[in-house]
Amino acid sequence: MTDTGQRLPAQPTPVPIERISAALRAERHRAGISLSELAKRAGIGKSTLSQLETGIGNPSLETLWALAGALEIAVSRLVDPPQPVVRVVRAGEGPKLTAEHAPYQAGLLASLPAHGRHDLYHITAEPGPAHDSDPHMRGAVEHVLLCAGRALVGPIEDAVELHPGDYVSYPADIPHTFKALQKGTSAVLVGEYA
Amino acid sequence: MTDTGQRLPAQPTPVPIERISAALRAERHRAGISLSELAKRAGIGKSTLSQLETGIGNPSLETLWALAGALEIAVSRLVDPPQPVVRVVRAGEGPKLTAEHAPYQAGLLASLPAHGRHDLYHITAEPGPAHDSDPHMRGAVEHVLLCAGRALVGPIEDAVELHPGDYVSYPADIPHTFKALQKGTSAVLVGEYA
DNA sequence: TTCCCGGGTTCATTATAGCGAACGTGCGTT
DNA sequence: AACGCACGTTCGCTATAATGAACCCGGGAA
Repeated sequence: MTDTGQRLPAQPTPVPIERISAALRAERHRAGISLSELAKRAGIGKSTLSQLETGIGNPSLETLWALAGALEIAVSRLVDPPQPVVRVVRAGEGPKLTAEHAPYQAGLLASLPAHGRHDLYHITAEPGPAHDSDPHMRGAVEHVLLCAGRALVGPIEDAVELHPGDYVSYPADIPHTFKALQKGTSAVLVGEYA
Repeated sequence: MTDTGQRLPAQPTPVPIERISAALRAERHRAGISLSELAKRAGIGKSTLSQLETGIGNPSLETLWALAGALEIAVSRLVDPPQPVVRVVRAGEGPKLTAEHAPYQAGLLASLPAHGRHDLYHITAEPGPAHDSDPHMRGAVEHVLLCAGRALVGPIEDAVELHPGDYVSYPADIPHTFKALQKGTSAVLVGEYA
């Protein structure tokens, strides 16, 4: 149980086309448009798209570019692997990098995918009504590391209680919450958006 | 429009090949290998690579995949756009998003570029010798938010003293340091690597 | 000087991605 | 029923991506 996200990809996927195929179908259905429609918007032949979605062929960069553009997503979303799920690393757990000559310890919590926006927030909250967020865009993931206090964080149905130093990541494209349980609660939030 | 808010810059680059061309050259030089060598490792003709690097052609997915693999980087590093100063936001400063019905406050510290790897670390350190880091790859930027304690953080020549809640970002492609000034110092570090 | 080797580019050939047209299928309409 | 139509697949044809070999260039070594 290392980190999420892909490490340097030696050869994790033998057949790149299969990813494209899956990603393409998924994204098209998400956009709610027909194969023909997408092909038209992207300015490519629908036969081409049909083959790509059935997993045969070897699309060119321009084709990928056109499709990503028409789907209004980044190209990397088509070629890079997906990731989500709620993951907790308790304070003190997880892989560590310890310095030799200094009392310094770094724990790798996550390796964020090389696409999409990443916003870095500092949260301060006090006990009281929870702060619920509506779903963000599809594929959004949030990472929270609690600095002080105590809080209930995560998908509403599946929130986790964090203590100082605890870390959680969860899909943010479903309703989620941040509820402080102690005075002076503060946290760092990294939002990873499509 | 499909999802809430999501705005993807249509196509800042009309010619995708140009990005590949630049990225390819840059990554190859970074790896310190010759064109012929890279072609051999990737299992593609060196003529192909030559043309791609000079900005002509329209590489297929398999070609890109092979090249990314040989360079030991993610494909998105080749297709997504490039870009990257010490900046401090003191605790309580900076833009705020306050919730209406909850004692919750989120301060946006940074909006990370949509490319490159982003690693999220939790740092714990004790007073003593500083933890100096050698330069990372060109364009690397690190963001640090201090959770507890006190620390001196940033480029060695230009480090900043942080108190709990303070934030700093700085180029990490030059020597930099993290020196705890109090017991129980902890921080969150987001590394942004080209 | 000459020779040789590794760097990169250019050339002619082949494999195939991408294309429009034609085709089968299912659903709604008259 | 017959028709229209939109979705998706299959079928030649053409453009071109990818290839190895041939080629040029500069730096050592002899």
